[in-house]
Formats: sequence, structure tokens, C-alpha cells
Amino acid sequence: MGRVSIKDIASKIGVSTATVSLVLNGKDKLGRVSEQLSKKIRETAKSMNYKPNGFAKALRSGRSETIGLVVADISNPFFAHLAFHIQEHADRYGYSVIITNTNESPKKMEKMVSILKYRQVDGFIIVPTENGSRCIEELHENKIPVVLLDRYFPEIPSDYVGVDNFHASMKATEHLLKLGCKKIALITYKTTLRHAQERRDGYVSALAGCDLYDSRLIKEVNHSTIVEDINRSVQELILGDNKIDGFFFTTNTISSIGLKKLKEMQINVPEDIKTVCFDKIESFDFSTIPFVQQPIPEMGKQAVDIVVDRIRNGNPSPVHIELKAELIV
Amino acid sequence: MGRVSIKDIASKIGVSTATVSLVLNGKDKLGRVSEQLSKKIRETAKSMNYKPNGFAKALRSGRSETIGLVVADISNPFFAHLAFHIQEHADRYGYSVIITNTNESPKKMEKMVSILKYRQVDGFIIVPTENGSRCIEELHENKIPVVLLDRYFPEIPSDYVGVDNFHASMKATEHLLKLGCKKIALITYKTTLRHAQERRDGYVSALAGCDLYDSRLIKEVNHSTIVEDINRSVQELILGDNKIDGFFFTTNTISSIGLKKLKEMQINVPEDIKTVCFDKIESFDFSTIPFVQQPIPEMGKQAVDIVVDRIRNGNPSPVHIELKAELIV
DNA sequence: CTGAAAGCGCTTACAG
DNA sequence: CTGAAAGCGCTTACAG
Repeated sequence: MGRVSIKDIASKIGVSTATVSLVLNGKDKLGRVSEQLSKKIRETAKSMNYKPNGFAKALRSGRSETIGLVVADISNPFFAHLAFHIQEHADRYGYSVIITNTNESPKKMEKMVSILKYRQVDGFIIVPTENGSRCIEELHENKIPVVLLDRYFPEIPSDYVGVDNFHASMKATEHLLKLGCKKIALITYKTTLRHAQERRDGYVSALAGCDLYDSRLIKEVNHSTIVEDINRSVQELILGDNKIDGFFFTTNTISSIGLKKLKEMQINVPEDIKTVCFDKIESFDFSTIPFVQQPIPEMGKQAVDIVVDRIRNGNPSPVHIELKAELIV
Repeated sequence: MGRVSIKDIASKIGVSTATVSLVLNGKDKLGRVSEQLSKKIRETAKSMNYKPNGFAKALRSGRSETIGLVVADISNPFFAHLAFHIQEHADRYGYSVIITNTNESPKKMEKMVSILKYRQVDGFIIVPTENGSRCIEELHENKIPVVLLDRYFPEIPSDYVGVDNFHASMKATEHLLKLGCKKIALITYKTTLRHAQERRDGYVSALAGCDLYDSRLIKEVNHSTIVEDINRSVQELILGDNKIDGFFFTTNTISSIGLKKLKEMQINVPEDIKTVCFDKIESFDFSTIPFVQQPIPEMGKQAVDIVVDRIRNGNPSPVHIELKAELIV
């Protein structure tokens, strides 16, 4: 037995494929098909175990009911959780999700977007890499729905879902101040990505407010040489003249590496030095370390809602959603 | 401008779509199409920025060049890493991967498999849930290539890629013995899944070998009530009459929760009690805790290799691959 | 209320 | 060496 098609159902009952299609797509109301026939078709389809062919549908209708998700690295817990919630939520709308990784490379991002375009995804949810704006603009030019997630390019108006990085970072830094820290170091990525700058700005604002800002306490690290860069930065900061008493790590990865280095140097947290970080690091043992908790399920939900809305209803003016992130102490 | 199709190229050059298709699929050798025309077609396709329509291709050929991946939970680092490597490797073959989650529910597994079937994936890579064998058998009956990953059902012969759980667990337990432990507890899932039993058997064998086996030291926990179950088990074991001096945790999740509980109880690891676990837990601070390291990239690669081979060359007798897992101390 | 027919973009026997 | 044509399974104007 081959696969059951709409034609098989039609010929079995003795009606046209058009009628079957109509019924099976729920377009039989509005005085189209008689209640009786409609029921018969539905029952026959079920009994024959009919499954629609997605490709034929997609080819004909131009829609694939698939969303392309582009993240930096699915094995990073932050993105893995985002992906999880995006899938769960997309599932409710009947959309599948194809997940791809960029490893923070704009080249790879272009490649993945192109693969997903080839797969005819109806829309994109993208965590863009640095220097990846061209790729996003192209999507816009082609009128393909895309919502940026976590990061955005201020120069190109797009739908975006993220958190209020500035205030979250400010709160995080203020927390260290409240604990009595006077010399708070920042370790962040060297990047032009706006969300990273916002985190930095939040830190700067908090410190500038009480005259504790010192640019020498800011260390920027490169994604490609992250371990060495962080190790060197932490070492310099700790062994230098400034008596560092606090650290703000701007991502979970930076946090993990930084804390490890501190441990290696036999610096106890939080006894010798206080720290706070952005995103949870997957370690029960540091559950005592305060961190900025992004509302991951909500971020995923919003991103899906928007992209599905764009797919179905076209592209009005883009929305820029900044959710609140909570400091968990 | 609409999308460029094979027809556009054909009419622009003045040849048939058949010829264009032949050339663009690399079937122009063997004295089919003249070198010159072939070149012209290729160049024109490129200049017109032709992208083949995947759905038309899939509809016509019956192949989607997509692999369906079914895991328990993409936000678990073990599966996230597996997914990452599966994608990277599948990409080399030109296959996309759709990832779905089951949350260890056979119901959800059936649903996901059915969604992926609807998406017409060419083959499956599945980390099956308990009681999920029926679903796998159905795939077999329908001659759809499927390779099981991490877990398998001994009663149904299928392609499978996993690790040698028995010996890995034995080694892990022996490590604790070498450290001088006499009362080693096991915390594992209450499940009929064979790989979990193998881990248990490895533990039992190691202990039985030196007459230290004591069934009261084995605690089984349920997936749905895992935190309470582990907390209770650890507490009972520690506060009971047996002077537990070692723990073997059979998964990363169990490990995390167990270690957390130990910390809560102010038991120091490894001073007061030694532990070893299966899979790495994402915590730099416990880098000192020995763990069984599964060869995740290799597992992903093998699974992809097999499923692609099955898709392309049909289904000979199934292979059962058990890779070695290393104990990292 | 229902059917005949075109067409989405491709591949693949078949004929020349 | 190349083309005309059928057909994959569906949807959707159009006609009745």
C-alpha cells in the first residue's frame, strides 16, 4: 500500500478532490458542502488513515508551516532553553521549528539563513551575530518575516524581543554597591552588538552615580580567545593595584570561566570578592551567586507570537519588546 | 520579481527544463549534455540567483533531505551537545535536522514522530522514552530508517548507537573502590530502559566482585518526582545505619540534584564522601568530581552516518554500536 | 452545493 | 545529445 492521497478518498466516495480538500481544510462551512457529505469525507479520511502531504501543500500554497530558528550555539543552556520554549509554543500554532547554529560567525549565519530559505521556512527567529545586519536587511527586502531575539541592530528597524539590559545591569551593579563594594570590575565581550553595550552602560551608570566609575576596571574579551582573555583579565584585575572587591560578568559563559579562574587563584566567592552575573550558570553550587534572570519562556513565546502574526497578517510597523529581567539573589 | 525557477532559466537560454534539471543535478556527465551548454546553464543559473524549490523537489522525488531528531529534552546539556553535533554532521551530507522534545513521555514521543512523519523526514534519530517501543516498531513496519541513540529496546532489533554502559559503570564504581570506599550507594532511575539497567549492572558487578554488594544501597527515583525522590534517598542513605562513603549517580541530572543535597546537608565532596557520575555536569567547581565521559561528537556522527546510509542504501541488518566511554578523573 | 481543470516547481522515463 | 510530456499531491479560481 502506498500512501493515501486526497485522490484515493475522492474516488472511494465518488466525489472530486476539490470537495475533499475543502472539507479537510475546514472550508466546508458557509454553505459550501452539505453537512452529510462533509461528515462522510471526514470519516473516510480517518478510516483510511489519511495524512496530508506537506510538500504538496507547501508547493501549492507557498507556505511550509515551519519557522527557522538561528542561534549562536544550541549547546549553550541559555539558547537551549530558548529553543525549547520556542518549539513548545510554535507547536501550539502547528508550526515546526528548524534550529541552526552560527557559532557567532556572520558567515555561518548567512549560510544558515540561506539553508533555511531553501527549506522555505515561513519566518525566522534570529539571534544575530555581530556584523550580521546585512543578512537581516536582505530578509527584510525579501519581505520574509523575521524577529530578532536577544540582540538587535539599532540602525535597522526590525521586530525584536529581548530584555531591558540597561536597567538589569544597573540593578545588578547596584546590588554589589549595596553589599559594600567600591571597586567593581566588569568583564564583557568586545563587540559592537548593542545589547552588550547596554549591559556595559548599565554598569557604568550605576557606578558613575556614586562616583565609583573607573574605566580601567572594564575588561573586554574576544569570543574566539575567550578563555585566555578572561583568565588574563581576572589575573590582571586581582593582582593589580586596584583592590577589586566585586565582579560583574555580562554572560553565563564569561561567568563560568571567570569564576573558575577565581577559584584557581584561591579567591573565595563571596567571602573575598562579590560577584554577580547575567544569566544563570548551570551550577547548583553557585546558587548563592546573584544573577540576572531573563524571562526565557516569555521571550520565546513573544518571539513566536510575533513571527506567526507577521506570517499570517503581514508586516506592519515593527515592534521592539524589552521584557524586564529580574535579579535573583 | 518572483522566485527564479528552472523554467525561467530554460526559456532564457532556449532549452528544455529537463536539460536544465539534468545539469543542475550533476547528471549531465556520461555523454548526456554537451560541455558547452552545461557550462552556460550553470552560469545562467548562478547569475539569475537560482535557488531550487525544496518542496517541488521533495514532492517529486519523495525525499526531503531532512532528518528528524527526537530527544527527551533539548535543554539538557547532554542532549543539546548531541543535537549540536548531529546537526553539524548532517549538514555535511546536505541534510537538515528538525529537533523535537518528548520530556520522557511516550505519548509525546508518538506525537513528535507523527509530526515529523507529516514533515516527511527521510529518517529518524531517536532517543526513545520508556514504553516507546511500539512507536519504533511502527516506523520499522513502514520501512522508515530510524537509528536509536543512547537507549534501545533489546526486544526489537534496530540500528543503535550508544556507549558501553555496563563497563563504563563498572569502571566508575571500581574507581570509588580504589579510593577506599566500602559502602557505595547507587542512585538511578526507576525504569525499564535497558541502558539504565546496564549502568546498574555495572555497579553491581564491580561490588559483587569484592563482596561489597548490598541491595539496600540502591535507590531508584522517578523522573516526574525526581527532586523529592533524590533528596529523600540521599537523606536516608546518609542518616541511615550504613556508613555510606561513596555515591554513584547514573546521570547528570541525578548528579546535580544529589550533589546539591549533599551540600545542603553540609557533607563535603570528596572529603567526607566520594562521588562519581555518568556524564559531565556543567559545573567548573566540581571539575574534581570524576565522571564518565560519553564520546558525544562520535555518537552524533555515527548516528548520522547510519541513518543517511539507510536512507540512501536501504535497510540491511541493523547494527548495534557501543562506543567506549572514558572515566575522567 | 459540487466538479473539471490548471498549476505550484521539479524529475524522469520515453522518444527522437 | 536534447525535448515534450507526464505526474508527484495538493489548492483554488472558475463554471455550472
